[in-house]
Amino acid sequence: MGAYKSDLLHVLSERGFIHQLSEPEALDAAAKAGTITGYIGFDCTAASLHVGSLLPIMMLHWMQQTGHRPIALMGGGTTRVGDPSGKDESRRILTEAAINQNLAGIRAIFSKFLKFEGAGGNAIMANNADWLNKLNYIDFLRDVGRHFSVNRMLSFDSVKLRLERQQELSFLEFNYMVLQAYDFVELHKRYKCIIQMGGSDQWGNIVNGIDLGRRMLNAQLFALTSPLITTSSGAKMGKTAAGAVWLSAEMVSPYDYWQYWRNTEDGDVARFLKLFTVLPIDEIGRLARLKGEEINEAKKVLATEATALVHGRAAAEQAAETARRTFEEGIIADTLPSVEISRADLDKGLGVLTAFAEKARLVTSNGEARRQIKAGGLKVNDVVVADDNMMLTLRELTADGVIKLSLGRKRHVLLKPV
RNA sequence: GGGGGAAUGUCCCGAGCGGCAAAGGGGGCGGACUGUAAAUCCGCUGGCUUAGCCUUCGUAGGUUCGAGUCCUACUUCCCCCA
Repeated sequence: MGAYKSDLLHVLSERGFIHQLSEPEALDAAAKAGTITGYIGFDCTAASLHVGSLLPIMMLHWMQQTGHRPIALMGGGTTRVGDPSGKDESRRILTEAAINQNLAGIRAIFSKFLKFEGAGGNAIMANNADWLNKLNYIDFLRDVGRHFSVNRMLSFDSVKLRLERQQELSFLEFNYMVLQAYDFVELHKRYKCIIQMGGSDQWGNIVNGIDLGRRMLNAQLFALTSPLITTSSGAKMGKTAAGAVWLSAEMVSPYDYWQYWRNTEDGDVARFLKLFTVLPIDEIGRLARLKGEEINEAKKVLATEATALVHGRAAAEQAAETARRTFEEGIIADTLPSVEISRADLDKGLGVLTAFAEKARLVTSNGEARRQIKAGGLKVNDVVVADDNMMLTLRELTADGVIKLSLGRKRHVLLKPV
């Protein structure tokens, strides 16, 4: 490790992106010699991407930063099939309309990390529906299918695990790896793409593509996988109680996104700074040496830098400032997430249960609100709510004309009368 | 095709002699302690207009004062035989 001559592998390696790599020397030499093209495939099963997809996005980002050409491949075609890797059960098949809608949302995210053609960069966004949807079954079997050995396909983990557990694996899903392999070949033909990256669970799929490329085109292709990122306590990234941490501001506010990173466990800070920010390595080294209480400074940097990448520098700094005022000075920052309510409701008196459950959505039901009150977890303007029947009225408005509702010590929402 | 088993709280795993809003975990949320961390300890973890009411144990019927539990049919999955 560390002996790579190309910027690309040097950077990816020192920042912790590399798990497995096929033929490192040959790839290193190619990346050193000139501009290479690489891709990563993304599902379009949801309307946005969440933190779990951040790692591959960052790999494409670094690829471009080190002078190469990244391709973000949208799985418009393969999403209609569903990858069986790591799944116990067949996935729900999405309609084509739903997939296209999801695609639009995902495009917007990518433009924050990559400079595309036409926007001053060389990055490409491709969609495998462009070629997969047009395939002719017989031609495909004869040109591509003949290169695949079923004996070998059965030996891949994604297939083997299903068979061993006697779980259904449909023929449709069985074909997923063939299609993904074909994608790689198609991207090589179209864009001279020679490297496919992905999570460590994608190794088998990628290697299939390499084999197919050799057989069909006599091309030398490469695989690079990233480690599966879990937190120090073993949880998968990107899921919180409230649901996935999405990368779009409509689904998760920049403030909440900042908070997600701010609450990183101590043991993850250095690793996350390398993976999820673009700070220089020596700066990260300095932050990583902070110990005890001081590590909070590193967490703030992590939060702000990671948020800036997705939501922009201004939004990130505002989130940091909101957090500073809320947590360190205990002031009510008017930039906290807020919900508008009607002044007339407040005039009549608004029940606390309704305020927390229906308006602020800090809890999911009146019942949960009651339980939290019993446990001392709800606060109005920083005063613990003791009574289920408490009414919020105009008198609860602070000097700033808002009412601050809190769940626990960390989650706050402002009610703004209109 | 024949025989045997299984499906439980809408996050998951799982106990449940006819009186059950249903044991126990994990996860999650809240509280205490801290550094907006981890670990630890405590509480909570179906809904509502909460002395009560309503809805939940694969689906649909039936027996019973009363069914997650018994009976019948169906669906899905697993095991054994062919």
